[in-house]
Parts: sequence; C-alpha cells; structure tokens
Amino acid sequence: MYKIEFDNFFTYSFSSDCIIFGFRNGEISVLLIKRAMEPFKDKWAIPGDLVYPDEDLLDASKRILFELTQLNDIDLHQAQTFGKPNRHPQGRVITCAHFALLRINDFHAEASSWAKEVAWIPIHKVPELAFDHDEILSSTYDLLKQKLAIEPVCFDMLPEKFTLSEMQSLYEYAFDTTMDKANFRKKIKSIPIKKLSEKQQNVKHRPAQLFSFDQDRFIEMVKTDHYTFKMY
Amino acid sequence: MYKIEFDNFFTYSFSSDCIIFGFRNGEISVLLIKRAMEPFKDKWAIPGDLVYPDEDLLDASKRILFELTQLNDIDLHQAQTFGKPNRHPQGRVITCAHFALLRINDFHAEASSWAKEVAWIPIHKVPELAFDHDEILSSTYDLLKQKLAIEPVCFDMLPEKFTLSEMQSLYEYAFDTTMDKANFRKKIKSIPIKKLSEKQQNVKHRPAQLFSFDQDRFIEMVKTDHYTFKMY
DNA sequence: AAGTATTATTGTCCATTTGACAATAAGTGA
DNA sequence: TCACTTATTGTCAAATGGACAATAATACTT
Repeated sequence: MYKIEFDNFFTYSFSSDCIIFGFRNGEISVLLIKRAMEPFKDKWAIPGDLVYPDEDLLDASKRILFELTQLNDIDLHQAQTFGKPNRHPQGRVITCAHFALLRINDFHAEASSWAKEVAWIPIHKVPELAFDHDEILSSTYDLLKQKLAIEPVCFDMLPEKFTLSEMQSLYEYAFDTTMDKANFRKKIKSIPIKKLSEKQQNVKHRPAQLFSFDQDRFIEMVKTDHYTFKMY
Repeated sequence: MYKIEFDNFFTYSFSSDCIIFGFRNGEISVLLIKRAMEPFKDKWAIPGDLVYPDEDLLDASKRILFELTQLNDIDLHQAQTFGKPNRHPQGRVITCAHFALLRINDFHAEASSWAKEVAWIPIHKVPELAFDHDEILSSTYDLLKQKLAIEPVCFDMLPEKFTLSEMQSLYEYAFDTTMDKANFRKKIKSIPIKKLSEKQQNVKHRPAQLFSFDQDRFIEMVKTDHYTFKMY
C-alpha cells in the first residue's frame, strides 16, 4: 500500500511546465522564456516551476505561468507527465506538462520572476531548450495536432473574427500539407461557425468574409449528439 | 526556479496506478484488486503504489503491477496524472495513471503483496472504487476509446486469431452502438489484417474465417505514409 | 436425408462525400 | 478600363457510406 510514512519517499519534488500555443502570421508559435538562473542560465525553456505541497496541479500551473510571463486567467489543460530520474540535474523532479491555446494578440506576455525574457517562437524555429524541454514540447505539440484533428480548438488560436483562408492556413501549417480551397470549404460545412456581417479590411484584394465560432450551435450539437469533428 | 533545496517541497509522494484493459465475452473488462489494508480496506481499487525516488515512471508501473497481480512484462502507456491535494487521506500523493491492453486469456493474474483478490470486471459493472479511482478509471477508459478510434490497438485485446464479428463486437461495445455487418467489413478494408487458412472451431453455425493483425503490412503502411486509421 | 436455425459472407442500389479543377466575383492599383 | 490578387462558387467523376437483400456453411432436428 501507499507507504507515505516513510521519509525516503519524500525525496522528489513535483513541477508543472506550461506550453502555450498561439497562431500568428501563418505560424503556430509557442511561448518560451529565457532562464535568468542556473542551471541552463540564458537557455530558452518552457515556463515551469515547482508545485506547492498543498496546491492543485491546475492552480499551480496558472500561478506559475502568471509568475513567469504575467499571463493571467489562462485555460490550461493537462498533457503528459515526465519523470525520468535524471531529467533535472539537481534532483528528482517529476513534471506535469500543461498546455493552453490562445490568441496571441489578445494577451501581453512579459518576463518576470526568474524569467529574463519571453518570446513567441514559431514551432519550427525553436532552438535547443533547457532540461528535457525539447521532448516535452514535441510531445505536447503532437497532442495539439491530435486535438486540432478531432476537436474545434482551432478557434482558441484564431482571431475572434477570422476568414476561412486563415482557418485553412492554420490546418495546413499544423498538418504540414496544402489543401484545395473549395474542398476545404466543403469539408467544414458541418462545423458550427457563423458568417458575420463584416468583411476583412485593408487588404489589397477582394476582402474575405469574416466568420466566428458559433458557441451556441456547438453546444446544441453536442447535446443532441449530432457532432463529430473530423479534420484530417 | 526549481527550489529543490527547500525541505518543505518534499512533502508529497508520487505513485503510479495501472489500468489494465482486456476484452472477453463481448465485454471490455478492467483488472482490479481488492485492498487488504487500510485505508479503503476490502474496497476494489486500481492496482497502484508508490514510485521509488530513483525509479523511472514506466519501470515503477511495471514493478507495481507485477507485485500486486503477478502480471509480467506488460506494455504500459502513460495516461493522465491526478494530483488533487486531498485525493489521498494520508497525505499528498500525486499519481500517474498508466494503462495497458492485453489478451485476458494469455495471462494469469493472481493477487499478491497487499492485494487480497484480483478480478477482471466488465467496465459497465465496476463497483464504487477506493480513493478517486472512479475518476481515474473513467478518464482512462475515455482515452482507450479515443485510441480505439484512431489507432489499431483493438488487436492488443482481441485473440491472436479473431473473427471479423469479434472485432466488430469490440467496437460496438466500446462505442456503445451497433453496426451493419456488411458495412463494417467495407470500412475495415484498408486495415492491415490478414486472412488465415483456419476457420473458427466448435461453433454450432457456419464457422467464421479467422484473421490476424498484419504487423508487416502495418509497418510498411506507416513508413510509406499510407496509413490513417479512422474507426468512428 | 431433408429441413430448420444460426451466423457468415457477399452484392446491390443510392445518397453523400471527396478530390481535381474550372469559372466567376470583388477588391486594389496602374 | 485593365491587370493583378485573393475569395467564392460550381461541376463532374470517383470513392465512400448506409440500408438492405441474397446466398453460404455449419449443426441440429425430425
């Protein structure tokens, strides 16, 4: 049984790492920090820190993300846990990855605490990271791609009002492919988005129709079991 | 940064719970143990125990599963981590769920260590479990269903040699639905299974053709990128 | 031996979806 | 007005999917 009375079982600590994804200029980016302290000083890393002994994992993630990047009120979700005994040079630290998707332009991230710098870095241009963060990022990006394929999470990264071409370009980037415009539009016919009365502004060509996610219709579809998202 | 030098961060411990699924008599079952010790003595629970301070999570899961059920050499995969501060009555225990799929008849599970009894219990007939194990089981079963939909994992639970009707019944049970036999067979045309020279034995009706998973063809398809599994 | 019951297997028809590609629309700027 | 660019819609054939019918192989019954 759980031998929690044994002192030698309390020799590890537990952390949370926050992988924050966004979409901008046709690229999926991730929010990283530059470390101001050893180990891995000046290396880029996923924002993360220790969980307090009496703190819930999700609460801890939100606190840690805020402490390091000033991002507040972010809707985090759990991803994988990483626990190789030697993954942290200073001791046994098991870390639980959490991720969130957000609209980059709706937030302002700013380095604080022991973060020296923060930056949105396109996923394909991420440098080598501290600790085993390359593996954590890669595994969590895989999870994101899986979610994009079967859940309407793209709308968390797209602007509130988006064009169908923007939506398509997000999928093309994630799945590393190109799609036919006409066929993409047919494919998303069953996805609950609503046509707005507005059009794109300040473009030097025919302005595109703007759309937004139709939350009400989505909820209704889920309730009546008429919903299956398939985007691959 | 990680303040692992602070003693008060070493007041939690870490465990692994092993959710083992199998398929028998048209039902997906899970391997549970009856606890021989407090807390929750005599309650059914998911087999799990503490991870050693220098032990890898996956190694720990295999060791723990063997200690409690004598199941050896099981291919476990990580699922969700559960860490509510009060989930364990005797202290802060964060647990990482691991799951495996196996052919029930190819293994013999036997209670040992502090497990008083082990049993394969159909997923729809599981009694109330110890700790937050109801939530852990339910979340992991959801994960299983998701995997069944997009990966060829059904073959880990089906007998080595199976009939198409058995395969269909697994999906019908998991997705809680019924499918047309002819259409099911069309749907799986692209799945790498091979027709064997044998037929079903000892049935009182027309014996069905036996099939087995075609590992070679599967690997070839993955390599050449000609593989997408869609079973929903 | 013939007929019945049961499950396996295959085929057909039609509606829907998918993929490739063409045609048209609505803006800007020269 | 014309060229240029991206948006949007339409077409057609192929592939897929769902409902349902027809046939096959085995054991069991009479």
